[in-house]
Amino acid sequence: MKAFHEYKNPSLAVDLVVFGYHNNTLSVLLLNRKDEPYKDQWTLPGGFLQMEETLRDTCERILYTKLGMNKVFLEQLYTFDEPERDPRGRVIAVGHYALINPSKFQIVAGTMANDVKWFNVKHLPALGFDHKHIFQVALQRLRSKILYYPVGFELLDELFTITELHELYECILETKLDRRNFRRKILDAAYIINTGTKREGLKNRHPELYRFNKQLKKNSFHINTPEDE
Amino acid sequence: MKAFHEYKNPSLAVDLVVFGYHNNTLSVLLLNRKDEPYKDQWTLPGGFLQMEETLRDTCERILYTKLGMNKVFLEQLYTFDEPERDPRGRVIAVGHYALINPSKFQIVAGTMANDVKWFNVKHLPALGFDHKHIFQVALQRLRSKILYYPVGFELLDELFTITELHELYECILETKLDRRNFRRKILDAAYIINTGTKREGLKNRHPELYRFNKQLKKNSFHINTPEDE
DNA sequence: TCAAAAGTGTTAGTAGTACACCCATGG
DNA sequence: CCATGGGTGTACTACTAACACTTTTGA
Repeated sequence: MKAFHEYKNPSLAVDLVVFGYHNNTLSVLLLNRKDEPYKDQWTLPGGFLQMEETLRDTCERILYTKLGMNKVFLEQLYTFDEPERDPRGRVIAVGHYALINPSKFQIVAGTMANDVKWFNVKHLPALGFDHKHIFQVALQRLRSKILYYPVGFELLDELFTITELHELYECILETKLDRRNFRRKILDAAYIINTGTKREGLKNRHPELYRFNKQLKKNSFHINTPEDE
Repeated sequence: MKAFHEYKNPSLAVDLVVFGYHNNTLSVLLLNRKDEPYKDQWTLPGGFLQMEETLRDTCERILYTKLGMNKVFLEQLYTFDEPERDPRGRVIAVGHYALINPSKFQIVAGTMANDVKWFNVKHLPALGFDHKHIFQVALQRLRSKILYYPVGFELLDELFTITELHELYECILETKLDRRNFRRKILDAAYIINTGTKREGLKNRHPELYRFNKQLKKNSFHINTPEDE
């Protein structure tokens, strides 16, 4: 056996799938790279771990310095280790996904990228590295997670209507959900709390505003999709 | 920004939670360490990634050389990155879990460990590093996975009775499941195939032997536990 | 013939699905 | 008063949960 310090180590990076929801569209944030490899191509934001950081620290640093975001929902996804995934050498990437409310942040390209843009998840450009794959794993995770865990609030404003929540679910799951059954299930689960206020200034009936119930017990609900059958 | 090669990298290791099922007991394989750190203490098997290996390769190498096992069910779990998790320095561990049938392998201590032993998951000794935590994540994953994915076959012989499968579920989930409802659900899902043969030589009625249906469509079943309520 | 485990159906309750009408608002 | 989306209830269906007797075998 080799001594501890004799092992060569791959580089360790994080890659981030940052989801945002806006105008009834689920989007993902991509960077246009300024440098090789994959210069001028779109990729997920990412970066190398520094020795004193946790993986979460690295993600938060990237979110903050490259994108100007902080205090967002962030979860580890999977570790991607294909030996050829990065042409510069052996890089192992711990994929994460974040859920953010785009209206809260002004995204900035920083010095690292030509451009930073939101892309509709249904119409992504070609991605560098294995980022298409990482994105697909993230989208799948988000879809399964939203069925049993109240994760949608991260994507909405603090106050929202049931219709807005309903549209978010339909958008993420790419399926129709019965409006009345959705409402009943969400309310029965005590998943959201009626604030007693209404959204004003719309041309139709003013819908009631709700907020997330942070005291929610885990596992108290499950949304079914038509594909469950 | 630093050039690519200037980043210092943590060491990268895998840790393995190897589950086995025998005598109506779910067990986990532990090594008694011969060297510091945690000399003479029990830990999960693990090892460092070598540059030409994938993480799965590393796991398979460890399973084969330390434990004499090959071709086992293996799945990535989570990446553990607490800066202080290893007293030798910064080591990031990609946790995996494996499901094996202990009757298929003769475990060997190899030269690395004082001892290798199966421990009932209900009565584990103190573990070195953060291995207790890794173990708990693995057990939880196994418990949720078995509810919707036919993973139990990895732990049983190729031919098994419904009662044996039922006992396996009760053991893993630590709950009672109605025998008749369990049988119906498993059979309705076409989860297993009756071989037409029976287990002979028992003192009571000879139960029918089944085998796993490898053509099983995903998502065709879901086991409920009492705690779902 | 007894003890022990295997095999089998039915009923009641719960949860899910499908579906239509009235209400509030702004123009 | 009209068009638009918000709010509400009920009947049907499907699944789940609870439960007991008969069969096979070895001793």
